[in-house]
Amino acid sequence: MSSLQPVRGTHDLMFDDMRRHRHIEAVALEIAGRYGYGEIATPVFEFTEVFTRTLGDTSDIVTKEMYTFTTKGGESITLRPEGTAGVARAFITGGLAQQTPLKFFYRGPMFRHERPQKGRQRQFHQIGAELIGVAGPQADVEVIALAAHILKELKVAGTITLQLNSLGDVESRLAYRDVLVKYLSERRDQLSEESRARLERNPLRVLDSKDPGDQAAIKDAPRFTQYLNEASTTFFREVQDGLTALDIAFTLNPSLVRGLDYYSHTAFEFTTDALGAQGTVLAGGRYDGLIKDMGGPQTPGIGWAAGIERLSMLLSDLAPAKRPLAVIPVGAAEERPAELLTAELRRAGFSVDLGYGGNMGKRMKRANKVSAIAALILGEDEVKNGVVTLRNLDSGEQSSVPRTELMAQLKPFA
RNA sequence: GCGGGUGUAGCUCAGUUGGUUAGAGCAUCUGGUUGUGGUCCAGAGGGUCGCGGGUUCGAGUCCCGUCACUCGCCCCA
Repeated sequence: MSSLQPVRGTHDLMFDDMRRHRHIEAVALEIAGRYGYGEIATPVFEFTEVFTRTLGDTSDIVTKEMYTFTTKGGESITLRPEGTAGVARAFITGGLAQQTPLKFFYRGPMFRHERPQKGRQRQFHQIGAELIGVAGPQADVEVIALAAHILKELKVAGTITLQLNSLGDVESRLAYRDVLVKYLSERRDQLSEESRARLERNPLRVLDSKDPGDQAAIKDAPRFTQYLNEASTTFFREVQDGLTALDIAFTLNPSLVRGLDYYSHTAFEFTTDALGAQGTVLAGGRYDGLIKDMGGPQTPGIGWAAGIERLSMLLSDLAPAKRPLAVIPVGAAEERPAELLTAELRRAGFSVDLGYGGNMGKRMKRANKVSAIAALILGEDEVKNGVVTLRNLDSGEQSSVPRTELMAQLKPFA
């Protein structure tokens, strides 16, 4: 392996890839703005504790996927594997508890040491939204509506469905946890090794397993919905009613258990059938305990994150970039006048390509290659007569335009 | 972390039961056209066959290892 290869699971983004990323970010940011979100950028690395305390000691991300290193000063630092922990930390650091509700939108790279696949990289990019300080279900509805709105505006391909579940409040979850552990323990020998480990540490995750043995064991397990207390049930009902009122379709999925430990109540996931195994395009949920767990004041929150690379794969082709004008000097004597004309046109707002040498034929070829919409040819005669030859590169029509009329004549190409 | 597939020119790929100088299309460059591109014609350059080792008189082809990509498991965005 050459050391000039990019690190496994990382990619260079250029030109068209970047345009797609920017488009997704721009659309998301604009829509989020309509919902009152302001942008936040937290550092790409934090003290390791920020993640271990919030994501939970049992989550896969913490136990096997973090890029953690020790600095020269002996501090343990981790490249952020997700965005919520950093935003919550910033919320506490900034003493923002007095200013709730607050709405944060973020975008940027995340890092997870996973085995790369289609739609799964070690450095990838997310957009995300967090609404902090609203305990009621209308927050859940609005946050999900924002997500749905962005996906709709991006016109992503394939069938996207919204899966919805409730993880209940702490009381409900503890009650259910006891019942579930008891049930699963009785069928311990049917469970996969992975699930047996989870039984001790995070039993709800067993419900998420696709292992056939686990599936069979889970089949008649007590349903969480039966153990939701009244408050949790009402909350979940109101979320569903709110979504229905907004005409946002969803599917209830009792086995939807988020991988991160900080979630409670609403959990949701927008999935597609168009990306193979990596079907989750946007996911999130409510995290009422997170900020307090981190050492801040008790503050409810809800949010989501979406993978830009995955969205990008679902995006149809972007509108082509703005086509430039090509300025073409015929001989050495016209180089300087061509540079001046180019500068003038750029100041006037045009995108202009000025070739870098070669005879006229070569420069015309280059104009074609950069898909220029028109060529402005400047030769000895043109300079002498104060005109430029304007050639429409699509139609081949060509005319001599006095410099004084040039800007007006170029209007159709702007 | 586990299992399967793939790796030949810048790109997409072909390469017979192992056998001489490894091919095509596209792209690039040059010329036809020293003030006119996109079409066309002619020609040229470009490959340690992912990397390392092994078997063999001989390896792109077979074997082992390794790296990367890819599909699935897992996990998730």
